[in-house]
Amino acid sequence: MQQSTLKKLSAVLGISISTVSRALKNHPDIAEATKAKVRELATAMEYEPNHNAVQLRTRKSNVFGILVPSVDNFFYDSFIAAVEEQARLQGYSVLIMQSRDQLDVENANLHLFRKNMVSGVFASVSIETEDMNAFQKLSDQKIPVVFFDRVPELPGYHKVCLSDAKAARLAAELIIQKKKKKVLGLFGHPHLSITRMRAASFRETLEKKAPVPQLSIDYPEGIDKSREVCLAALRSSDRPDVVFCMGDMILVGVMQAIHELQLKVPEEISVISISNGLFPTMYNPKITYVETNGGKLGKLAFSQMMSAIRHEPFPEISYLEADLIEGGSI
Amino acid sequence: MQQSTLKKLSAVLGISISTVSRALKNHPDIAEATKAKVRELATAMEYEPNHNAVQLRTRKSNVFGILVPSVDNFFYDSFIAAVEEQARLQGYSVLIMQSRDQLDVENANLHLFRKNMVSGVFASVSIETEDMNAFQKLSDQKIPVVFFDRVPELPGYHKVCLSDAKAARLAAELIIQKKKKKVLGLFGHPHLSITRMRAASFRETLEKKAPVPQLSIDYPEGIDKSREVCLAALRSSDRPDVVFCMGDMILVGVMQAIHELQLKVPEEISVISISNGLFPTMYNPKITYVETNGGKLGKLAFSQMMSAIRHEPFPEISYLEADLIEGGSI
DNA sequence: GGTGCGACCTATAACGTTTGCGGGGATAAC
DNA sequence: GTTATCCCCGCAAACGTTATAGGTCGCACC
Repeated sequence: MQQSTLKKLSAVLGISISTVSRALKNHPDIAEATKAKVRELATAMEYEPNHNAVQLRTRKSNVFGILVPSVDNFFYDSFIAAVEEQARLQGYSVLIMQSRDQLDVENANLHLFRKNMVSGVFASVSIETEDMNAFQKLSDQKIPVVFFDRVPELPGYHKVCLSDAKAARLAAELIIQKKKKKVLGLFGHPHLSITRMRAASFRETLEKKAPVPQLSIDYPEGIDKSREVCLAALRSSDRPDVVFCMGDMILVGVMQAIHELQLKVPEEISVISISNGLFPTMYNPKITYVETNGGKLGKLAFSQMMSAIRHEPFPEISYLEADLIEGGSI
Repeated sequence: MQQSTLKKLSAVLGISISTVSRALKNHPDIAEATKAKVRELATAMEYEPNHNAVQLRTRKSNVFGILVPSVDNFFYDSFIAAVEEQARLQGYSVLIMQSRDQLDVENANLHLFRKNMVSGVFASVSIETEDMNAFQKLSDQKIPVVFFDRVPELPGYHKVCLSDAKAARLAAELIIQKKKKKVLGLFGHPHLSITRMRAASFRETLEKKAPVPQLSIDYPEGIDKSREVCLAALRSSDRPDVVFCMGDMILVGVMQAIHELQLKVPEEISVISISNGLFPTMYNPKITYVETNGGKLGKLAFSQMMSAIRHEPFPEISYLEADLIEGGSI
C-alpha cells in the first residue's frame, strides 16, 4: 500500500479533491457533515499531506535550520536538543548543519537552508566569518535568523546571548574576593565576540577592583593547547595561584596539566570556569563555575524565533542570566 | 529577486523547459552547443533545482533520518557528526530526531521520516522499543534502515555494532590479569541488547577464567543513580577492589562516589570503563578504558547505508573493533 | 521522390497540494 | 414566477520538476 492522497480520499468519497482539502483544513465553506466524513476516512486511511507538494505549493517548509560550528559539543548539544524539542511540539522539524568553523562550509550550509526554504535559521557563526552577506541573503528572503552564542557584533540582527560580560565578571569578582594574587585567564578564539566580551569584562573587573592584580591572558585552542599553555605557566618560577577557563574544553586541558604536576586544588592552585554544567562536577573537588545553560538558551532562542515568524515585536538582543555554582576549587 | 527556475532559464534562452532540464542533466539528446549555453546561463542566474519539486516528481528525497535516544551524549554526537559529514560530501542532508527513550515519540519520529520520504534511516532504538513494526513499515516502503549501537536482537535487520562482547571481555580479562578479587560491574538499562551482551560477556569471562571471582552486578540509570549504587557498595564491609563501568555516565557517577569517599585510585579502588574517549582522560589518574568510537561507527554505518541504497550486497551485521586504552586506574 | 534514420528539440502529462472563482440548488423575498 | 441570497461544492490553474512520447529537419539511400 502506498501513501494515501487527497485524490484517493476524494475518489472513495465521491467528492472533489478541493472539497476534501478544504474539509481537512476546516474551511467554512464546507458543510459539517462532509467534514466529519472526510476526517473519518482520512484517519482511517492514515492520510498525511505530502510535505513536498505542500511546500511546493505554499512555498514554506515548517523546517528550521540550525547552524553550529560543531555538533559534538555539550553546549551546542543541549541547545539543539532544546530547540528540537520545542520545534517538534509546534509541528516543526529541524535541519542541523555544522560549519566546522570553515567559511565555505558555512556558506554552503546557508545555501542549503535557502534551497530547502527553511522557515527560520538559528546560527552560531564560525570563527572565520567576517561579513554577514550570506546571512543577509536569508533576511532578504524574509527568512528570520536568530543568532546565539557566537553572534555578530553589528546591530540589526536578532540575537540571544549568555550575558558574557556578567559571567566573566562574576568569576573575576570571586577571584578578587578570594584574594588571589596572580591570575591566569584562558580564553577561546579571539576572533569571536563571545571571547572578546568575556575577556574584556574579566580584565576590566580585575583591573578596576582588585588591589594587586597580576593578570596574564592567553587564547589556547582545544584541549591539548590549553594543557600546554597551562603547563608552561604552572612550571614558571612565580606560578599563578588561580586559573580562569572560558569554557569546558579549556578546563579539561587545564585540569590535565594540573594532574600532570600533581598540584592540589585549591590549596596549590585554584580553578574557576565558565561551563555548561557537567564537566566541573566530574573533578574532585568539584570546580566552581559560572553556568551557561545551552538548553535554556535554546528555549529562549526558540521563543524569539516564533515571535519573528509571527511578526511580533521583540528585543533585538536578549540575555540569559548567569549563575555562579560553587564547587571547592577556589 | 526570487529563485530562478527552469522556466525562467528557458524563457531567456528561447528554448523549451524540457531542453533546459535535459541540458543540465547532460542528456545525450541535447547538442553540446546548447548544453554549454544553458550551463552558462544557469550558473550566471544561480539556478538551483527546487528540492520540493524534484522530490515531488521523483519521490525520493536525498535526506537521511537519524534516530537516537538523545542528542546530548558524546557517543551519539560523534556518530551523528560523522554521518552528517559523509552525507554532506555525497550531497545528502540529515534529519535528526530524538526518541528520548519514549516509544510514542520514537514512533512519531519514524512517521515523520516516512512523511518526509527519507532515503534511509539510521536508528538506535529506545529503551521502550518492544517490537519492530514501526521499523518494518519503513522497510516495506523500501526505505533502508541501518541500526547502530542499540540494535534489535532479531535477525533480518542491518546493524553495525561495537563488538560489545569483545569490549566487555577485554575489560574482564584485564581485571583478571590484575588479580582483582571483588568486582562491581555497573551496566545500563537491562532492556537493551547492548547491555545484555556486555553484561553476559563480562560475567562469562570472569566466571570462566578467574580463580576466585566475586562478582556483583547492578543496573543503575544515570549519573546520580550510579553514584548512589557505587557509594553503597564502597561503604560496605568488604568493598569491591575494582569497579567496571559500562558507559561514560556511569563512570561519572562512580567517580563522584569515589571522590566523595576520598578513595585513592588505583590503590584503594580500581576503575575500568567502556567509553567514547574523552571522559576517562579527565581524571587523575586517567581511567583505563575500552574505546568505543562513535565517529568510526558512524562512518561504518554510512558505508553500509550507501551499499543498501545501491542495492549492493553487504553483511547483515558489522562489528567495529574494540581497543583497550591504558590509563592508570587499575 | 519516397523512405528511413539520426540528431535535436518540444509538447504534454504527471507528482500532490492549495485556492480563486464560478456555478448549482435551495430557500426566502418581492 | 422571477430575482436575490446563501451555502456548498467543483473546476482548473498554478508550484517546479521529470519523463514519455512525439515532432521536425536535413541528409543519404536505392
